[in-house]
Amino acid sequence: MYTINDVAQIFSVSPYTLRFYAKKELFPNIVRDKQNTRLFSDKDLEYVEMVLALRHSGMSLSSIKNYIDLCALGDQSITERLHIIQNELNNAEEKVQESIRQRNILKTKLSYYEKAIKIGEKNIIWSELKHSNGHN
Amino acid sequence: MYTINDVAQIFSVSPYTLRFYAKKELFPNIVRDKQNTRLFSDKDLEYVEMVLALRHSGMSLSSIKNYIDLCALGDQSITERLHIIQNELNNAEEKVQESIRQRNILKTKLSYYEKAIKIGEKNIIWSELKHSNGHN
DNA sequence: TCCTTGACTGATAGTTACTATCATGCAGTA
DNA sequence: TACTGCATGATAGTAACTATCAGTCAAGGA
Repeated sequence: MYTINDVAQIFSVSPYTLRFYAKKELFPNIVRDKQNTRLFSDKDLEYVEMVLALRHSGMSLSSIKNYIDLCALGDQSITERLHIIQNELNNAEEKVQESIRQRNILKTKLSYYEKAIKIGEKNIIWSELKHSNGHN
Repeated sequence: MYTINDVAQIFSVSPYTLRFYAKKELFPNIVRDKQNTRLFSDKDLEYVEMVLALRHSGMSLSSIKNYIDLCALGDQSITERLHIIQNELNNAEEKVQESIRQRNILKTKLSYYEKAIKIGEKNIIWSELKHSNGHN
């Protein structure tokens, strides 16, 4: 059995976050000892693991809550869960593409700065923009 | 001269966001008419463009504010601005890698669901996890 | 036995970056 | 004059944390 601080250490998250998640009922059926301290079993750790993995993948807490509730229904909810993951995968794919675009904006901007500094060009604030904001 | 709603349309942002940015002084020297309405010049549009591009690249508003203030100092701040952009580029690069990892977590998870549904496996909630959370 | 220390608790407030609603004000038109 | 439309600042709400707070309880030392 693990306390919330043990769990926080195991998964490298803050205990605040775990309590926040617990309040949102993202970990079902966590037992308490007589001092009211949460005690996580190994099974509970697997739930924590799953929630963190999904959160890490960019899913919102309310979607995760929905997903967790579906898990509790067992096998009958498998296809629905599949659709949720499929949808999240699409979002994640878009995020990858978006992050690449964003990185490229900065890359272009940086190369303009480097060029400007090398040749000692003046007033590059605007000219550098023209080629790095994606609107022109 | 453009109103805040014109600008919102031009750059496909909400006017709320632009007012929010204006309050944070991300657009310097916006003039007002006698009705107190903000009037954006073409030069102001370039500032808006720059702020949105930087925001789009993942920079925080306070960093952008800092950057904008440096712009006002002119050429003497070029190397400092270069360092800021360099730093943001590093962050962006990390974000790309992170988003790819996140997408792969979901990809793996999805393939387990698909396999499970095809062969009619039961209780895959945990087994699928073992291979998709990155902790094992 | 008393007292301090340390771990956990819920409640609450603060953070970032928006997003939305509100009453107000002014300018132009019927 | 009344109405419509667009702008305003103030304010409140949102997500997902992050941090602080007082309070509780048990274990250990003087």
